[in-house]
Amino acid sequence: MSDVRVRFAPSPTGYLHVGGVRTALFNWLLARQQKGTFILRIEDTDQSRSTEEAIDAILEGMRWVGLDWDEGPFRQTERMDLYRQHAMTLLDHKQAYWCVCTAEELEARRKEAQAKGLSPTYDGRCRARGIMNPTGDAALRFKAPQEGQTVIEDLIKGEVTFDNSVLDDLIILRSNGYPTYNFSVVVDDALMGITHVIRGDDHLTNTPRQIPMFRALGYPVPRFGHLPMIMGADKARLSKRHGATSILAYRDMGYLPEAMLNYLARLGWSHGDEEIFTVPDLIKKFSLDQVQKSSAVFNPDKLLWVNAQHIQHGDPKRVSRLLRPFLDQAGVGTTAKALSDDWMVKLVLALRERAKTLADMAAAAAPYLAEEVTFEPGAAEKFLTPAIVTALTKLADRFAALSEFSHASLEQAFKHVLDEEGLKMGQLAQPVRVALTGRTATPGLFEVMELLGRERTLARLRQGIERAKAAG
RNA sequence: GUCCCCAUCGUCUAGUCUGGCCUAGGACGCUGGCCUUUCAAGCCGGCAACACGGGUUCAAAUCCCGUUGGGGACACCA
Repeated sequence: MSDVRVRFAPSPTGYLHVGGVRTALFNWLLARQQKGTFILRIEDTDQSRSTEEAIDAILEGMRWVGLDWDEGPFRQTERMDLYRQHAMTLLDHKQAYWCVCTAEELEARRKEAQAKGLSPTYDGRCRARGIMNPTGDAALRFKAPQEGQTVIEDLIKGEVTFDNSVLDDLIILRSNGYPTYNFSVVVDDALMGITHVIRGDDHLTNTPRQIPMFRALGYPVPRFGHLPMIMGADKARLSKRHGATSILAYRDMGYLPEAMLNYLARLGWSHGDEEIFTVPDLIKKFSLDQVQKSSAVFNPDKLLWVNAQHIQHGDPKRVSRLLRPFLDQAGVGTTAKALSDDWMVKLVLALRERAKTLADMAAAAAPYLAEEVTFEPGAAEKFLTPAIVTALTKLADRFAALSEFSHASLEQAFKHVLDEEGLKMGQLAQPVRVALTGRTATPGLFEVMELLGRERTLARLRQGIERAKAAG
Protein backbone atom coordinates (compact mmCIF):
# COMPACT_ATOMS: atom_id res chain seq x y z
CA MET A 1 0.00 0.00 0.00
CA SER A 2 1.38 3.38 -0.98
CA ASP A 3 0.75 6.62 0.85
CA VAL A 4 -1.60 7.96 -1.81
CA ARG A 5 -4.90 8.81 -0.19
CA VAL A 6 -7.69 10.25 -2.28
CA ARG A 7 -11.36 10.82 -1.74
CA PHE A 8 -14.67 11.40 -3.42
CA ALA A 9 -16.81 13.80 -1.46
CA PRO A 10 -20.27 14.31 -2.92
CA SER A 11 -23.00 16.29 -1.25
CA PRO A 12 -26.25 14.37 -0.93
CA THR A 13 -28.48 17.02 -2.40
CA GLY A 14 -29.54 14.99 -5.41
CA TYR A 15 -28.75 11.84 -7.31
CA LEU A 16 -25.26 10.80 -8.32
CA HIS A 17 -24.70 12.29 -11.75
CA VAL A 18 -22.37 11.58 -14.60
CA GLY A 19 -19.92 14.33 -13.67
CA GLY A 20 -19.70 13.07 -10.11
CA VAL A 21 -18.99 9.57 -11.28
CA ARG A 22 -16.17 10.78 -13.46
CA THR A 23 -14.59 12.64 -10.56
CA ALA A 24 -14.98 9.54 -8.41
CA LEU A 25 -13.54 7.40 -11.19
CA PHE A 26 -10.37 9.45 -11.62
CA ASN A 27 -9.76 9.38 -7.89
CA TRP A 28 -10.46 5.68 -7.71
CA LEU A 29 -8.22 4.95 -10.68
CA LEU A 30 -5.38 6.81 -9.04
CA ALA A 31 -5.87 4.94 -5.79
CA ARG A 32 -6.08 1.54 -7.43
CA GLN A 33 -3.10 2.18 -9.66
CA GLN A 34 -0.92 3.50 -6.88
CA LYS A 35 -2.18 0.89 -4.42
CA GLY A 36 -3.38 3.76 -2.32
CA THR A 37 -6.59 4.39 -0.44
CA PHE A 38 -9.90 5.61 -1.81
CA ILE A 39 -12.18 7.27 0.70
CA LEU A 40 -15.87 8.06 0.37
CA ARG A 41 -17.10 11.02 2.33
CA ILE A 42 -20.61 12.41 2.33
CA GLU A 43 -20.67 16.18 2.70
CA ASP A 44 -24.02 16.66 4.32
CA THR A 45 -23.50 19.79 6.37
CA ASP A 46 -26.28 21.60 4.57
CA GLN A 47 -29.17 20.50 6.73
CA SER A 48 -31.82 21.96 4.52
CA ARG A 49 -30.73 20.29 1.28
CA SER A 50 -29.24 16.96 2.27
CA THR A 51 -31.46 13.88 2.19
CA GLU A 52 -31.18 10.22 3.12
CA GLU A 53 -32.57 9.25 -0.27
CA ALA A 54 -29.72 11.06 -1.98
CA ILE A 55 -27.18 9.25 0.17
CA ASP A 56 -28.74 5.93 -0.78
CA ALA A 57 -28.74 6.89 -4.45
CA ILE A 58 -25.07 7.84 -4.28
CA LEU A 59 -24.08 4.58 -2.62
CA GLU A 60 -26.19 2.56 -5.03
CA GLY A 61 -24.68 4.39 -7.98
CA MET A 62 -21.14 3.87 -6.73
CA ARG A 63 -21.81 0.19 -6.21
CA TRP A 64 -23.37 -0.18 -9.64
CA VAL A 65 -20.34 1.23 -11.45
CA GLY A 66 -18.10 -0.78 -9.17
CA LEU A 67 -16.16 2.07 -7.59
CA ASP A 68 -15.53 0.48 -4.23
CA TRP A 69 -14.15 2.51 -1.36
CA ASP A 70 -11.59 1.51 1.25
CA GLU A 71 -12.73 3.85 4.00
CA GLY A 72 -16.10 5.36 4.77
CA PRO A 73 -18.67 6.31 3.85
CA PHE A 74 -18.01 9.05 6.39
CA ARG A 75 -20.70 11.57 7.06
CA GLN A 76 -19.71 15.06 8.04
CA THR A 77 -22.73 15.43 10.27
CA GLU A 78 -21.22 12.70 12.44
CA ARG A 79 -18.00 14.67 12.82
CA MET A 80 -19.34 17.93 14.16
CA ASP A 81 -17.14 17.95 17.23
CA LEU A 82 -14.08 17.89 15.05
CA TYR A 83 -15.08 20.97 13.09
CA ARG A 84 -16.10 22.89 16.20
CA GLN A 85 -12.89 21.96 17.93
CA HIS A 86 -10.82 23.17 15.03
CA ALA A 87 -12.88 26.32 14.70
CA MET A 88 -12.27 27.10 18.34
CA THR A 89 -8.58 26.58 17.87
CA LEU A 90 -8.61 29.20 15.15
CA LEU A 91 -10.60 31.53 17.37
CA ASP A 92 -8.15 31.04 20.22
CA HIS A 93 -5.28 31.80 17.90
CA LYS A 94 -7.04 34.92 16.65
CA GLN A 95 -7.27 33.50 13.17
CA ALA A 96 -11.02 33.57 13.30
CA TYR A 97 -13.56 35.99 14.75
CA TRP A 98 -17.24 36.25 15.54
CA CYS A 99 -19.44 38.03 13.04
CA VAL A 100 -22.86 39.30 14.03
CA CYS A 101 -23.97 40.54 10.63
CA THR A 102 -27.25 38.83 9.78
CA ALA A 103 -27.77 36.84 6.63
CA GLU A 104 -30.28 39.44 5.48
CA GLU A 105 -27.84 42.30 5.97
CA LEU A 106 -25.12 40.45 4.12
CA GLU A 107 -27.44 39.64 1.25
CA ALA A 108 -28.49 43.28 0.99
CA ARG A 109 -24.90 44.50 0.97
CA ARG A 110 -23.95 41.95 -1.62
CA LYS A 111 -26.69 43.11 -3.92
CA GLU A 112 -25.77 46.73 -3.40
CA ALA A 113 -22.11 46.06 -4.17
CA GLN A 114 -22.99 44.13 -7.27
CA ALA A 115 -25.30 46.90 -8.46
CA LYS A 116 -22.41 49.34 -8.12
CA GLY A 117 -20.21 46.98 -10.09
CA LEU A 118 -18.13 46.12 -7.07
CA SER A 119 -17.00 42.74 -5.87
CA PRO A 120 -19.75 41.09 -3.80
CA THR A 121 -17.37 40.00 -1.07
CA TYR A 122 -17.70 40.45 2.68
CA ASP A 123 -16.34 43.84 3.75
CA GLY A 124 -14.82 42.50 6.95
CA ARG A 125 -16.65 44.90 9.24
CA CYS A 126 -16.71 42.52 12.22
CA ARG A 127 -13.04 41.70 11.89
CA ALA A 128 -11.90 44.59 14.04
CA ARG A 129 -14.76 44.37 16.53
CA GLY A 130 -13.14 41.66 18.59
CA ILE A 131 -16.42 40.21 19.78
CA MET A 132 -15.57 37.62 22.42
CA ASN A 133 -18.87 36.33 23.74
CA PRO A 134 -21.59 37.02 21.19
CA THR A 135 -25.04 37.19 22.76
CA GLY A 136 -27.34 36.42 19.87
CA ASP A 137 -26.73 34.45 16.68
CA ALA A 138 -23.21 34.77 15.48
CA ALA A 139 -21.13 33.10 12.82
CA LEU A 140 -17.43 32.46 12.96
CA ARG A 141 -15.29 33.84 10.17
CA PHE A 142 -11.80 32.88 9.12
CA LYS A 143 -9.27 35.69 8.79
CA ALA A 144 -8.10 35.30 5.24
CA PRO A 145 -4.74 36.74 4.24
CA GLN A 146 -5.18 40.07 2.49
CA GLU A 147 -1.75 40.55 1.05
CA GLY A 148 0.56 38.50 -1.07
CA GLN A 149 -0.35 35.69 -3.39
CA THR A 150 -1.42 32.10 -3.18
CA VAL A 151 0.12 29.88 -5.81
CA ILE A 152 -1.27 26.47 -6.65
CA GLU A 153 0.83 23.87 -8.41
CA ASP A 154 -2.16 22.20 -9.94
CA LEU A 155 -1.61 18.64 -11.12
CA ILE A 156 -3.72 19.30 -14.21
CA LYS A 157 -3.81 23.03 -14.85
CA GLY A 158 -0.25 23.80 -13.91
CA GLU A 159 0.68 26.88 -11.91
CA VAL A 160 -2.27 29.07 -10.95
CA THR A 161 -1.76 32.29 -9.05
CA PHE A 162 -4.30 34.26 -7.04
CA ASP A 163 -3.84 37.64 -5.41
CA ASN A 164 -4.89 37.30 -1.82
CA SER A 165 -6.58 40.67 -2.14
CA VAL A 166 -9.48 38.93 -3.85
CA LEU A 167 -10.09 36.82 -0.77
CA ASP A 168 -12.65 37.73 1.87
CA ASP A 169 -13.25 36.38 5.34
CA LEU A 170 -15.27 33.24 4.89
CA ILE A 171 -17.78 31.98 7.41
CA ILE A 172 -16.50 28.68 8.76
CA LEU A 173 -19.12 28.07 11.41
CA ARG A 174 -22.70 29.05 10.75
CA SER A 175 -24.78 30.62 13.50
CA ASN A 176 -26.52 27.25 13.82
CA GLY A 177 -23.20 25.69 14.76
CA TYR A 178 -22.73 23.77 11.51
CA PRO A 179 -19.51 24.21 9.59
CA THR A 180 -19.55 25.48 6.03
CA TYR A 181 -18.12 23.57 3.09
CA ASN A 182 -14.79 25.36 2.77
CA PHE A 183 -14.00 24.64 6.37
CA SER A 184 -15.23 21.10 6.75
CA VAL A 185 -13.37 19.97 3.62
CA VAL A 186 -10.14 21.35 4.98
CA VAL A 187 -10.56 19.74 8.38
CA ASP A 188 -11.53 16.41 6.86
CA ASP A 189 -8.93 16.39 4.12
CA ALA A 190 -6.34 17.15 6.77
CA LEU A 191 -7.59 14.65 9.34
CA MET A 192 -8.10 11.92 6.77
CA GLY A 193 -4.60 12.43 5.48
CA ILE A 194 -5.68 13.15 1.91
CA THR A 195 -2.59 13.51 -0.25
CA HIS A 196 -4.23 14.43 -3.56
CA VAL A 197 -7.40 16.44 -3.86
CA ILE A 198 -8.79 15.64 -7.30
CA ARG A 199 -12.06 17.45 -7.93
CA GLY A 200 -13.98 19.45 -10.51
CA ASP A 201 -12.45 22.72 -11.66
CA ASP A 202 -15.48 24.54 -10.30
CA HIS A 203 -13.48 24.24 -7.08
CA LEU A 204 -10.38 25.90 -8.44
CA THR A 205 -11.23 29.28 -6.92
CA ASN A 206 -11.99 27.61 -3.60
CA THR A 207 -8.45 26.36 -3.40
CA PRO A 208 -6.78 29.68 -2.48
CA ARG A 209 -9.39 30.04 0.24
CA GLN A 210 -8.67 26.59 1.63
CA ILE A 211 -4.89 26.59 1.54
CA PRO A 212 -4.57 29.33 4.20
CA MET A 213 -6.86 27.28 6.45
CA PHE A 214 -4.62 24.23 6.23
CA ARG A 215 -1.73 26.47 7.18
CA ALA A 216 -3.56 28.22 9.99
CA LEU A 217 -4.49 24.82 11.40
CA GLY A 218 -0.91 23.66 11.09
CA TYR A 219 -1.62 20.83 8.66
CA PRO A 220 0.31 19.97 5.51
CA VAL A 221 -1.31 21.21 2.30
CA PRO A 222 -2.31 18.38 -0.05
CA ARG A 223 -1.64 18.39 -3.78
CA PHE A 224 -4.51 19.60 -5.93
CA GLY A 225 -5.73 18.59 -9.37
CA HIS A 226 -8.72 20.24 -10.97
CA LEU A 227 -10.65 18.28 -13.54
CA PRO A 228 -12.39 20.05 -16.41
CA MET A 229 -16.18 20.09 -16.35
CA ILE A 230 -18.49 17.96 -18.43
CA MET A 231 -20.94 19.95 -20.55
CA GLY A 232 -24.16 19.25 -22.36
CA ALA A 233 -24.50 19.60 -26.12
CA ASP A 234 -25.30 23.29 -25.65
CA LYS A 235 -21.98 23.76 -23.83
CA ALA A 236 -23.81 24.52 -20.65
CA ARG A 237 -22.99 22.57 -17.54
CA LEU A 238 -24.58 19.15 -17.60
CA SER A 239 -27.96 19.20 -15.92
CA LYS A 240 -31.41 17.69 -15.94
CA ARG A 241 -32.18 19.55 -19.12
CA HIS A 242 -29.75 17.32 -20.95
CA GLY A 243 -31.78 14.19 -20.34
CA ALA A 244 -30.55 11.37 -18.19
CA THR A 245 -27.93 12.60 -15.78
CA SER A 246 -28.49 10.23 -12.89
CA ILE A 247 -26.01 7.42 -13.25
CA LEU A 248 -28.68 4.89 -12.30
CA ALA A 249 -30.76 5.98 -15.27
CA TYR A 250 -28.01 4.55 -17.47
CA ARG A 251 -28.16 1.28 -15.63
CA ASP A 252 -31.89 1.17 -16.26
CA MET A 253 -31.43 1.93 -19.95
CA GLY A 254 -29.21 -1.09 -20.35
CA TYR A 255 -25.70 0.32 -20.22
CA LEU A 256 -22.89 -1.80 -18.85
CA PRO A 257 -21.06 -0.25 -15.89
CA GLU A 258 -17.70 -0.93 -17.54
CA ALA A 259 -18.89 0.85 -20.68
CA MET A 260 -19.96 3.82 -18.62
CA LEU A 261 -16.57 3.94 -16.93
CA ASN A 262 -14.78 3.55 -20.27
CA TYR A 263 -16.70 6.42 -21.81
CA LEU A 264 -16.35 8.67 -18.79
CA ALA A 265 -12.62 8.02 -18.60
CA ARG A 266 -12.25 9.10 -22.22
CA LEU A 267 -14.06 12.32 -21.42
CA GLY A 268 -11.06 14.40 -20.52
CA TRP A 269 -8.45 11.68 -20.56
CA SER A 270 -6.80 9.79 -23.38
CA HIS A 271 -4.19 7.16 -24.01
CA GLY A 272 -3.00 7.70 -27.56
CA ASP A 273 -5.65 6.61 -30.02
CA GLU A 274 -7.20 3.95 -27.80
CA GLU A 275 -10.92 4.05 -27.34
CA ILE A 276 -11.95 0.81 -25.70
CA PHE A 277 -10.62 0.00 -22.26
CA THR A 278 -11.50 -2.62 -19.70
CA VAL A 279 -11.43 -1.51 -16.10
CA PRO A 280 -8.06 -3.21 -15.46
CA ASP A 281 -6.77 -1.41 -18.57
CA LEU A 282 -7.85 1.89 -17.12
CA ILE A 283 -6.15 1.18 -13.83
CA LYS A 284 -2.95 0.33 -15.61
CA LYS A 285 -2.95 3.17 -18.12
CA PHE A 286 -4.54 6.08 -16.31
CA SER A 287 -2.41 9.13 -15.69
CA LEU A 288 -3.16 12.65 -14.55
CA ASP A 289 -0.59 13.84 -17.11
CA GLN A 290 -2.92 12.88 -19.92
CA VAL A 291 -5.93 14.66 -18.50
CA GLN A 292 -7.31 17.45 -20.67
CA LYS A 293 -7.44 20.99 -19.33
CA SER A 294 -10.54 22.00 -21.22
CA SER A 295 -14.11 20.95 -20.67
CA ALA A 296 -15.73 18.16 -22.66
CA VAL A 297 -19.18 17.75 -24.13
CA PHE A 298 -21.04 14.62 -23.14
CA ASN A 299 -21.88 12.71 -26.31
CA PRO A 300 -24.67 10.13 -25.90
CA ASP A 301 -24.01 8.67 -29.36
CA LYS A 302 -20.47 7.78 -28.52
CA LEU A 303 -21.46 6.37 -25.16
CA LEU A 304 -23.90 4.14 -27.01
CA TRP A 305 -21.15 2.96 -29.33
CA VAL A 306 -18.80 2.25 -26.44
CA ASN A 307 -21.57 0.28 -24.77
CA ALA A 308 -22.12 -1.74 -27.94
CA GLN A 309 -18.40 -2.49 -28.04
CA HIS A 310 -18.45 -3.83 -24.51
CA ILE A 311 -21.56 -5.89 -25.19
CA GLN A 312 -19.95 -7.30 -28.28
CA HIS A 313 -16.52 -8.07 -26.89
CA GLY A 314 -17.28 -8.59 -23.23
CA ASP A 315 -17.62 -11.97 -21.54
CA PRO A 316 -20.92 -13.42 -22.82
CA LYS A 317 -21.54 -15.05 -19.47
CA ARG A 318 -21.36 -11.74 -17.73
CA VAL A 319 -23.53 -10.08 -20.35
CA SER A 320 -26.14 -12.79 -19.99
CA ARG A 321 -26.18 -12.34 -16.25
CA LEU A 322 -26.71 -8.60 -16.66
CA LEU A 323 -29.35 -9.26 -19.29
CA ARG A 324 -31.68 -11.29 -17.07
CA PRO A 325 -33.32 -8.36 -15.27
CA PHE A 326 -34.08 -6.82 -18.65
CA LEU A 327 -35.80 -9.99 -19.76
CA ASP A 328 -37.94 -9.72 -16.64
CA GLN A 329 -38.78 -6.21 -17.59
CA ALA A 330 -39.65 -7.26 -21.13
CA GLY A 331 -42.15 -9.68 -19.62
CA VAL A 332 -40.34 -12.86 -20.56
CA GLY A 333 -38.46 -13.26 -17.32
CA THR A 334 -40.36 -16.30 -16.08
CA THR A 335 -39.32 -18.22 -19.15
CA ALA A 336 -35.80 -16.96 -18.80
CA LYS A 337 -35.45 -18.15 -15.22
CA ALA A 338 -35.88 -21.72 -16.37
CA LEU A 339 -33.20 -21.38 -19.01
CA SER A 340 -29.75 -22.76 -18.56
CA ASP A 341 -26.68 -20.58 -18.45
CA ASP A 342 -25.44 -22.32 -21.56
CA TRP A 343 -28.55 -21.44 -23.50
CA MET A 344 -28.36 -17.84 -22.24
CA VAL A 345 -24.79 -17.58 -23.48
CA LYS A 346 -25.90 -18.87 -26.88
CA LEU A 347 -28.62 -16.24 -26.90
CA VAL A 348 -26.15 -13.48 -26.10
CA LEU A 349 -23.74 -14.72 -28.73
CA ALA A 350 -26.51 -14.61 -31.32
CA LEU A 351 -27.79 -11.19 -30.36
CA ARG A 352 -24.80 -9.20 -29.24
CA GLU A 353 -23.76 -7.90 -32.63
CA ARG A 354 -27.02 -6.12 -33.08
CA ALA A 355 -27.67 -4.80 -29.60
CA LYS A 356 -26.37 -1.50 -28.38
CA THR A 357 -27.93 -1.83 -24.94
CA LEU A 358 -29.18 -4.65 -22.75
CA ALA A 359 -32.67 -3.27 -23.26
CA ASP A 360 -32.21 -3.67 -27.03
CA MET A 361 -31.02 -7.18 -26.49
CA ALA A 362 -33.97 -8.12 -24.30
CA ALA A 363 -36.34 -6.83 -26.96
CA ALA A 364 -34.54 -8.83 -29.62
CA ALA A 365 -34.71 -11.93 -27.43
CA ALA A 366 -38.49 -12.05 -27.29
CA PRO A 367 -39.03 -14.48 -30.21
CA TYR A 368 -36.86 -17.09 -28.51
CA LEU A 369 -38.59 -16.82 -25.18
CA ALA A 370 -42.24 -16.14 -25.92
CA GLU A 371 -44.66 -18.99 -26.54
CA GLU A 372 -46.33 -17.44 -29.55
CA VAL A 373 -44.81 -15.74 -32.55
CA THR A 374 -45.75 -12.12 -32.83
CA PHE A 375 -45.53 -10.91 -36.41
CA GLU A 376 -44.25 -7.48 -37.13
CA PRO A 377 -46.63 -5.48 -39.33
CA GLY A 378 -46.56 -6.52 -42.97
CA ALA A 379 -43.94 -9.24 -42.55
CA ALA A 380 -46.23 -12.26 -42.88
CA GLU A 381 -48.17 -10.65 -45.70
CA LYS A 382 -45.02 -10.06 -47.66
CA PHE A 383 -43.18 -13.33 -47.13
CA LEU A 384 -45.70 -16.01 -46.13
CA THR A 385 -47.46 -16.38 -49.47
CA PRO A 386 -48.84 -19.44 -51.35
CA ALA A 387 -45.88 -19.36 -53.73
CA ILE A 388 -43.52 -20.44 -50.99
CA VAL A 389 -45.67 -23.21 -49.51
CA THR A 390 -44.04 -26.06 -51.44
CA ALA A 391 -40.51 -25.10 -50.47
CA LEU A 392 -41.48 -24.50 -46.88
CA THR A 393 -43.19 -27.89 -46.68
CA LYS A 394 -40.20 -29.70 -48.12
CA LEU A 395 -37.99 -27.91 -45.66
CA ALA A 396 -40.15 -28.88 -42.71
CA ASP A 397 -40.13 -32.49 -43.80
CA ARG A 398 -36.39 -32.55 -44.19
CA PHE A 399 -35.86 -30.91 -40.82
CA ALA A 400 -38.20 -33.39 -39.21
CA ALA A 401 -36.13 -36.25 -40.60
CA LEU A 402 -32.85 -34.86 -39.30
CA SER A 403 -31.08 -37.09 -36.83
CA GLU A 404 -29.11 -34.23 -35.44
CA PHE A 405 -30.54 -30.71 -35.10
CA SER A 406 -27.37 -28.69 -35.54
CA HIS A 407 -26.19 -25.70 -37.49
CA ALA A 408 -24.34 -27.88 -40.05
CA SER A 409 -27.09 -30.40 -40.65
CA LEU A 410 -29.75 -27.71 -40.86
CA GLU A 411 -27.74 -25.78 -43.39
CA GLN A 412 -27.20 -28.89 -45.51
CA ALA A 413 -30.91 -29.68 -45.51
CA PHE A 414 -31.70 -26.09 -46.37
CA LYS A 415 -29.34 -26.16 -49.37
CA HIS A 416 -30.96 -29.31 -50.65
CA VAL A 417 -34.36 -27.68 -50.74
CA LEU A 418 -32.86 -24.64 -52.42
CA ASP A 419 -31.45 -26.85 -55.19
CA GLU A 420 -34.63 -28.83 -55.65
CA GLU A 421 -36.79 -25.77 -55.85
CA GLY A 422 -34.35 -23.70 -57.85
CA LEU A 423 -34.44 -20.95 -55.27
CA LYS A 424 -31.81 -18.56 -54.08
CA MET A 425 -30.93 -18.33 -50.43
CA GLY A 426 -32.68 -15.02 -49.99
CA GLN A 427 -35.92 -16.26 -51.51
CA LEU A 428 -36.38 -18.93 -48.90
CA ALA A 429 -34.52 -17.41 -45.98
CA GLN A 430 -36.86 -14.50 -45.42
CA PRO A 431 -40.07 -16.56 -45.35
CA VAL A 432 -38.45 -18.99 -42.94
CA ARG A 433 -37.16 -16.15 -40.81
CA VAL A 434 -40.60 -14.62 -40.58
CA ALA A 435 -42.24 -17.96 -39.83
CA LEU A 436 -39.78 -18.66 -37.04
CA THR A 437 -39.52 -15.25 -35.42
CA GLY A 438 -42.21 -13.03 -36.88
CA ARG A 439 -39.48 -10.61 -37.82
CA THR A 440 -37.53 -9.70 -40.92
CA ALA A 441 -34.31 -8.89 -39.12
CA THR A 442 -32.79 -11.54 -36.86
CA PRO A 443 -29.50 -13.35 -36.27
CA GLY A 444 -28.42 -15.95 -38.82
CA LEU A 445 -31.16 -18.45 -39.55
CA PHE A 446 -29.37 -21.52 -38.31
CA GLU A 447 -28.47 -19.82 -35.04
CA VAL A 448 -32.13 -18.94 -34.70
CA MET A 449 -33.11 -22.58 -35.22
CA GLU A 450 -30.59 -23.83 -32.72
CA LEU A 451 -31.88 -21.36 -30.19
CA LEU A 452 -35.46 -22.43 -30.84
CA GLY A 453 -34.73 -26.15 -30.85
CA ARG A 454 -36.31 -28.84 -32.95
CA GLU A 455 -39.82 -28.74 -31.50
CA ARG A 456 -40.41 -25.04 -31.76
CA THR A 457 -38.69 -24.74 -35.11
CA LEU A 458 -40.93 -27.37 -36.65
CA ALA A 459 -44.07 -26.10 -34.98
CA ARG A 460 -43.49 -22.55 -36.13
CA LEU A 461 -42.56 -23.67 -39.61
CA ARG A 462 -45.83 -25.59 -39.89
CA GLN A 463 -47.82 -22.68 -38.50
CA GLY A 464 -46.13 -20.53 -41.09
CA ILE A 465 -47.09 -22.94 -43.85
CA GLU A 466 -50.74 -22.83 -42.79
CA ARG A 467 -50.64 -19.09 -42.73
CA ALA A 468 -49.06 -18.98 -46.18
CA LYS A 469 -51.71 -21.28 -47.58
CA ALA A 470 -54.47 -19.18 -46.07
CA ALA A 471 -53.04 -16.07 -47.63
CA GLY A 472 -54.05 -17.34 -51.05
C1' G B 1 -18.61 43.85 -12.48
C1' U B 2 -14.04 41.35 -10.35
C1' C B 3 -10.97 37.04 -10.23
C1' C B 4 -9.62 32.21 -12.27
C1' C B 5 -9.50 28.46 -16.11
C1' C B 6 -9.78 27.01 -21.21
C1' A B 7 -9.39 27.22 -26.86
C1' U B 8 -7.23 21.22 -32.95
C1' C B 9 -12.94 18.35 -37.49
C1' G B 10 -20.31 19.01 -35.26
C1' U B 11 -18.47 15.94 -30.75
C1' C B 12 -14.37 13.09 -27.95
C1' U B 13 -9.27 13.46 -28.87
C1' A B 14 -3.48 12.56 -30.81
C1' G B 15 0.12 16.08 -31.74
C1' U B 16 1.72 21.39 -27.83
C1' C B 17 5.81 20.76 -22.37
C1' U B 18 11.07 18.91 -25.50
C1' G B 19 9.16 24.17 -32.53
C1' G B 20 10.76 20.98 -38.28
C1' C B 21 8.80 13.78 -39.18
C1' C B 22 1.69 17.61 -39.57
C1' U B 23 -0.07 18.61 -47.43
C1' A B 24 -2.67 17.77 -38.86
C1' G B 25 -3.63 11.31 -37.10
C1' G B 26 -7.58 8.29 -34.59
C1' A B 27 -12.71 7.70 -32.76
C1' C B 28 -18.22 8.83 -32.59
C1' G B 29 -21.79 10.64 -35.91
C1' C B 30 -22.96 11.52 -41.13
C1' U B 31 -22.01 9.56 -45.97
C1' G B 32 -20.41 6.18 -50.58
C1' G B 33 -18.99 1.10 -51.41
C1' C B 34 -17.65 -4.11 -50.27
C1' C B 35 -19.22 -8.53 -47.76
C1' U B 36 -23.99 -10.93 -47.26
C1' U B 37 -29.75 -15.51 -45.84
C1' U B 38 -32.30 -10.36 -43.33
C1' C B 39 -30.59 -6.85 -39.88
C1' A B 40 -26.38 -5.89 -37.71
C1' A B 41 -21.24 -6.47 -37.13
C1' G B 42 -16.84 -6.11 -39.97
C1' C B 43 -13.76 -4.04 -43.93
C1' C B 44 -12.47 -0.06 -47.59
C1' G B 45 -13.32 5.17 -49.01
C1' G B 46 -15.44 10.39 -48.40
C1' C B 47 -16.91 15.07 -45.89
C1' A B 48 -14.94 17.79 -41.81
C1' A B 49 -10.49 21.34 -37.52
C1' C B 50 -5.19 24.07 -35.65
C1' A B 51 -10.69 30.83 -33.18
C1' C B 52 -8.49 35.67 -34.84
C1' G B 53 -4.42 39.34 -34.95
C1' G B 54 0.42 40.49 -33.94
C1' G B 55 5.27 38.98 -32.70
C1' U B 56 9.90 35.42 -31.86
C1' U B 57 12.36 32.00 -35.42
C1' C B 58 15.51 29.70 -41.23
C1' A B 59 10.90 27.16 -39.55
C1' A B 60 4.92 27.73 -35.21
C1' A B 61 -0.98 23.74 -34.30
C1' U B 62 3.35 23.80 -31.11
C1' C B 63 6.80 29.59 -27.81
C1' C B 64 5.22 35.02 -26.31
C1' C B 65 1.53 39.14 -26.28
C1' G B 66 -3.24 40.86 -27.38
C1' U B 67 -8.32 40.17 -29.07
C1' U B 68 -12.50 37.27 -29.35
C1' G B 69 -15.20 33.25 -27.69
C1' G B 70 -16.57 29.54 -24.01
C1' G B 71 -16.63 27.89 -18.94
C1' G B 72 -16.12 28.49 -13.65
C1' A B 73 -16.06 31.19 -8.97
C1' C B 74 -17.44 35.41 -6.08
C1' A B 75 -23.63 32.35 -0.13
C1' C B 76 -24.61 31.34 7.27
C1' C B 77 -24.74 25.80 -0.93
C1' A B 78 -21.32 22.12 -1.85
